[in-house]
Amino acid sequence: MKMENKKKDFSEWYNEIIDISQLSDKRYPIKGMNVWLPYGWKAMKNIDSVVRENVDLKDFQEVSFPVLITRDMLTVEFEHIKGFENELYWVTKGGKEKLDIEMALRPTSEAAMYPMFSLWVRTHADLPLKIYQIVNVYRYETKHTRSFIRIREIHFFEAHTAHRDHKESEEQMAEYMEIWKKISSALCLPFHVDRRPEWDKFPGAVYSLAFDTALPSGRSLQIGTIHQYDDNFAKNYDIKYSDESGQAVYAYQTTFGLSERLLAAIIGIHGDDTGIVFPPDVAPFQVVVIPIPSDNSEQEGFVSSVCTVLTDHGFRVKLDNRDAYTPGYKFNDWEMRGVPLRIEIGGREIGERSVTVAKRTSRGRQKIEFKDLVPGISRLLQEVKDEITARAAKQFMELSRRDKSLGEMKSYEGISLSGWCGNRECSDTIEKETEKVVLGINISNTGDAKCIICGKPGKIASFSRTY
RNA sequence: GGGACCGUGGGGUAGCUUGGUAUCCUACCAGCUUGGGGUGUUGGUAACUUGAGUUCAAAUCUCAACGGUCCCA
Repeated sequence: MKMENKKKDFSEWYNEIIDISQLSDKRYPIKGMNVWLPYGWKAMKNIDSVVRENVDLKDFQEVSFPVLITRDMLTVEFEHIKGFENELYWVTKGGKEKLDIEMALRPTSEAAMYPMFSLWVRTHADLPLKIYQIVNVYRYETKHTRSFIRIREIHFFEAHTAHRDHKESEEQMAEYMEIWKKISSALCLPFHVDRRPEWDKFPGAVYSLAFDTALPSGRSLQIGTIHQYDDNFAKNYDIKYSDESGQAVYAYQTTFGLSERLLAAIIGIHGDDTGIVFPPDVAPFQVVVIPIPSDNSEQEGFVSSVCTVLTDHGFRVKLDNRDAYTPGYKFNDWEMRGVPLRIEIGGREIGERSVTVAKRTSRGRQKIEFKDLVPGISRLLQEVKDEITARAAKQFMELSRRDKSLGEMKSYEGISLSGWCGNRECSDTIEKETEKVVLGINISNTGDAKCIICGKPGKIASFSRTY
């Protein structure tokens, strides 16, 4: 299967690569709910591991809350609830009995967690409270769905914190940025930080910062968000603690959210005309070993010792000893599925006690002596990581530029960085003229700039078509 | 929220206008062959989204539901 013209028809390329590389099966008969196949699930679990490692290092504790939220928990008169009411799935019956108290599938877990926070937080010594969970959340999407990008059952990472005051919750926001830099660097993903406009921030938040990247189509993809709640939720869910002087004070809160959009970004950004390219840190298999058939009786033993040495040193290794396929077929198959390194072992290698290695990122092969196997493979994985990071950064540069007029914005398929005063009328005009929506003030490109519509003083903001 | 197009073996498709035996590629199964960049070959399994309507007869025409793709707000 040829992966031609990735950029030209990104949408088609994206759907096809997910199908043939067996990441996900979208034939499940419910719109927006797909089956995670073994290969895709391995990738997602590896992404989750990267996320876990990085939040665990900052003393977050993993928890798991129930999926159902009662109507009572949701009838709090609060903008947060209104923000989600149109996309809730409801459980209204138990067996044949109609339920007295209907329950919703969580669209996010504030309404599930914060009544418990109210019980858990008693005194200042209980703070900060830092927890997270990786669970499925449900949103009844009416727009057309797209694998890993817009779905109805979302694989969701959500961190929730509670602090003493605004200063501490701001420090938490800074810590999120630190964590996110580590995660995005492991995934080799470039991004802008955009401060969402008032009307597009997370319902209930004081402000929302989003991590926006760009897919080859030129449309932006939000791949992570952090939110400052201050005491908005605490007031509605009664989360109070006694401070040092015995006063009851509302807690200040923040959240951090990620999803399988991270996988979507990896596929879209690192992929090429040959297929997927997985960052070594999250690749389901980092190395695939392909034996080249030979009559040498020592082959099986040598292949197996190569695999054992690598596996024992923590590499994720796949031995492809399928008999029915030729080596050439396997080369193409694993390149399409994005394995960073391929090892070939045939008669020549057995004689030399070496292996032939090919990187997914370049043509050509090199030899590694068996005794140098572990440092050699480590080095090459690092090279692949560096190369896709650089390539992604370069692409991202090409997919965002400084635009100083509507005409420039209109003619450019990518993220326009343009002056904006912050008023909705001006961004609405831009949207009408260019089909690009405002993602928010661009925190990654600070600086003053006059609004390209009204000419008033403003900041550089990001505008793009979005997923 | 509004609109357009589409639904045929596991995947991709021809057939539909003009109603009558469903085409090809790929994948899959069995064998032989082959193997350092998608081997070749022989045989085989396998499909008209669902429901209602029109008709002697529906993949084909009509309506609806469900699903998919795209465009516009």
